[in-house]
Amino acid sequence: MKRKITLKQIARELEVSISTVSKALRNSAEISEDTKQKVQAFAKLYNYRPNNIALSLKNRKTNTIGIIIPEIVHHFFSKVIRGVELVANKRGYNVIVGLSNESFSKEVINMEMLANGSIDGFILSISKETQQLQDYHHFDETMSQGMPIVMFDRVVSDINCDKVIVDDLNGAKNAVEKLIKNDCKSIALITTKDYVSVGKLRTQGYLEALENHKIQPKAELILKIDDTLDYESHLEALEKEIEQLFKSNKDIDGIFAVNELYALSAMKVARKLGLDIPNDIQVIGFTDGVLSKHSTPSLTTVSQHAQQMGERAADLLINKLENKIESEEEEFQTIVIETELIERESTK
Amino acid sequence: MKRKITLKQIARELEVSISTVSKALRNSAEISEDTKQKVQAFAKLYNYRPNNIALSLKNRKTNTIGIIIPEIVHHFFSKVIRGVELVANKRGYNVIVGLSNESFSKEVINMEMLANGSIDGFILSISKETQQLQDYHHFDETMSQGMPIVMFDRVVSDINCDKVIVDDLNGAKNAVEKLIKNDCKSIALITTKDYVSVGKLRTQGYLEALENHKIQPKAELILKIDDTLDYESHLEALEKEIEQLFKSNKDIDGIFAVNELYALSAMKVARKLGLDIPNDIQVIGFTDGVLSKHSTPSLTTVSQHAQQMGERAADLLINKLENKIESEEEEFQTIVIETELIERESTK
DNA sequence: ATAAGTCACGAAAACGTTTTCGTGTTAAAA
DNA sequence: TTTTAACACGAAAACGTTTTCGTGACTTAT
Repeated sequence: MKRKITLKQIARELEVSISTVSKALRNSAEISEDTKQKVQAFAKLYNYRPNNIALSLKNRKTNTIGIIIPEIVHHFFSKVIRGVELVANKRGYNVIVGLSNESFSKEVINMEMLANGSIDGFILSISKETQQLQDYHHFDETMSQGMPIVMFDRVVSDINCDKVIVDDLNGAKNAVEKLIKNDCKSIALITTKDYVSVGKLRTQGYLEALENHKIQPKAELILKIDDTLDYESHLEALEKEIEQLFKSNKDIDGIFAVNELYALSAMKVARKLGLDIPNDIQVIGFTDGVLSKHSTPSLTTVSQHAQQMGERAADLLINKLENKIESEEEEFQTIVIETELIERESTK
Repeated sequence: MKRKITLKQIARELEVSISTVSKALRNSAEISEDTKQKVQAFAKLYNYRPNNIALSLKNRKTNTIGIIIPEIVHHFFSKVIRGVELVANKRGYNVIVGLSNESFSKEVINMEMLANGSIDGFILSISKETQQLQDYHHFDETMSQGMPIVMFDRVVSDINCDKVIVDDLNGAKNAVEKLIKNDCKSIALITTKDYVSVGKLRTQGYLEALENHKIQPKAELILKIDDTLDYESHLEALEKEIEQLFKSNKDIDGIFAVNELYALSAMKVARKLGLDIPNDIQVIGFTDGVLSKHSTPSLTTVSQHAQQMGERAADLLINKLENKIESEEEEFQTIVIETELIERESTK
């Protein structure tokens, strides 16, 4: 088990100095052709590769970006990671992943671990708990130490940094307008409590769409789910709530849900109540998941272009990292990714 | 924008040596109480944290593990990552992710990038292309440089390293035996071409189950899909093949599919042909995905315990990393994760 | 009063690079 | 022949730590 070979070992073996080896390998004009050839041949033979850690220390640059997300077992987030990885790799960066698991303290700890030299910058989406607590000191501290942050999807407007967001409002609005165009007269909304920024915006989109068409929103058609608990574990509770919604409002003929699972649950309950989709009720969800595509009936959804979000976020971050030159008055961008309505079987 | 503070800066500020600062912070007995207090207070005030990169270089240990997977937008793999992350974090390690995208060259490049000092060891599942080419030189090279590898799920028996695998054979066998017990007389298998190691094992499990029950396997009931292309993109082709299978074998009353999508497609086609699930045909899949749970009817599957695989793999790797002491004759373990049959609506 | 021992700290090396600057040798120019 | 320039290389610093070893100033025992 031979360790990786270093400049020092090559130097010793060839009886030259470390500097000479280093220069020879980088094809410096200072070194004679003879020596270069000898060194390069030897290095190739022993498969020399510069040690990344040493380079990072010397250059004070790791060429690694950290991504902190609330959950990885989630189509949206894994697609974002794929996007980040894609452009990061293309531009010579590695990606290190931290999971907050929707917990504030884990988010903080993870960031502190990575901020101490391991990475050059962050791409992150904040946890639900952080959104609730509204404690953003860790972001401020990180940035004040000169480490750039790019937030995506779940962003916080109080923090000044680059952002990549989905056009949640218009996405929702278009979806609801589609339902209206499809002749739905009584459209229900299944959303989250307001502290989830995206839930709030999508709710707003729903309201604006109704307003644009002179439809009076009714409070009883809006179901706000407490999603502090994780979805999967209390599916039955969710379905109960939705069933209640249907039973109290027999005239519902359209549903807009702010995520995939709410939409699917709505379809399941509707079916159970003997309602036909899309003839009795039309349903639209908001997501990038697989469930929509493969459910029966397949679900019309607002696509968020998750991978593209990741790509844009990575480009934004790397650009910032590599343009540290000027930056008198730092200026931050917010990129808005347009959504796309993917029509499937759950709408007419 | 103040840079992160270093030992050197603290030393200068307090007019002591760097060594003194370092020792004071680590509570060395060599340093007087007075000095310790002064230093620690100052460090706390300026939020001093040791630089990870410098530590890595000094200790020749990064406390980071690299994970290389073929695809991240995939429930199985993302669950594995979650498992790895979980124990890695608990044991003080970070996780850096590389995606091979099922490509041999990307796998090689990614490994080379990380092997040059960025990480202490690998956890990986090899790409389909690598499985086909059977070129494993990059694994050999990595290991010969003293960097341990733990393979999971898609492993290669030629390589001597720690492994975490699913008991594919018995998982498949149990599933098929379940179908037999449920009175299926003509059970079809939808699997992959043989070079995919797990596909091969699951096929073998199918055959053994039949044999155990004195059922003669019929070649025409075995459908081998070429999955070099990515699933999602050629769904129709897949469904065509399955439809052909049904039409040529009208007596099929049970289906075992080696993954989720094959199973779902089978259900879809069956429904299209007017067959009822589970009354006319019972279906079992092999996976850890979400689709099974939320499909209609929900799908009975063989669960692989993906997260547990990740956890075990991480423990295996970290144990090896931290026990570098002895290891005269290196010995490698293979951990077999037992599967579990999760019964849902697609079987009686 | 001297030897021995304790205490509190600093110098320096090491991890593996890159780069700046100096220096000895040789060849060309004056 | 002397000065200058080009050439080819090496020494050393720097990135930020930790740790070994040395050392001067006291204190204690003889």
